[in-house]
Amino acid sequence: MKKVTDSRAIIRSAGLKATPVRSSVLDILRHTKKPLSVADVASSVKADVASIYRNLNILAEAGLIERLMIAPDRAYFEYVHSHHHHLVCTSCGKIAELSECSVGNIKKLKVPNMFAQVFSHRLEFFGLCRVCHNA
Amino acid sequence: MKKVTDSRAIIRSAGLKATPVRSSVLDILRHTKKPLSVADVASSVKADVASIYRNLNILAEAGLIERLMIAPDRAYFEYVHSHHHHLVCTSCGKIAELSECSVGNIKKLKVPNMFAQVFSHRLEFFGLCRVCHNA
DNA sequence: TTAGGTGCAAATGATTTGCAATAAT
DNA sequence: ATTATTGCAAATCATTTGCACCTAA
Repeated sequence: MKKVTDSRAIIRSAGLKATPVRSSVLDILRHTKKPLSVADVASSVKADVASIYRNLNILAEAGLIERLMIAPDRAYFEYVHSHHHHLVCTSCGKIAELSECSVGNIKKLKVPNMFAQVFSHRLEFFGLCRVCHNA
Repeated sequence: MKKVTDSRAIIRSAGLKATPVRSSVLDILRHTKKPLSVADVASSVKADVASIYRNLNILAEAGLIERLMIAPDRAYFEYVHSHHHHLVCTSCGKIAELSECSVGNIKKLKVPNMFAQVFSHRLEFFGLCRVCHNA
């Protein structure tokens, strides 16, 4: 199952060097299309963890992946493929993707005077998965 | 400016002991009504930082305050006074409170099968404040 | 009294950084 | 050739924990 576009090409299009670690990191995230913790990525990308961190930050900076703040103690990253939100189990951390975005038109937002622009939003729902609910 | 209801009473109503550190922590958050980092709280509450952390967790557990995940590297807590969301400056971290909640009726949400219930959501907007925008 | 809280110091765990060697363009 | 990346180890930083002492109810 080869991707239509190679991760290396995507990386170069972003003006970055296509190194093996960086390509692998983007590959995993592109194939999974789910939020992965750094440990998740590291378990798939046999490479120095420091290097994985560096690449995750660079890829996020470039806008190819997004850093989520859904867990209080660790970072999650996800390949940017479509605008959507998540439903997180507060007990076990399981994450489900929600296809629809229920946030109304961002232009209707009453932006406080102290702000000049708003360019994104993050919406996360919290609840309990069936497993934790029956435990 | 005395609060209508004392923090100590609120704490006791939640079935917790009203200790000085705990009361002070809740006081600061109640008076500020803004998201504060642990360092912010600590600078106002002269007490052992470990104790402050313990109390923030206990108060959040009791539902009196809420732990926000708006910064990737540190926790922010806010007194639970009304349902609202935030607008965060991605450059300097400045936070503005948004009075309205633009999230549609949570009951319309298509909950994935693997989940049993959804009880909350968190919505954060990101942008640039005027100061950072003009820098 | 007694369960629970506090301070202090040490431990933990995620993330970052300095540096010399190595690879991408 | 140049400039960025990698691996390794050490450093950082936020947060947690063990323990002896103290306090709210």
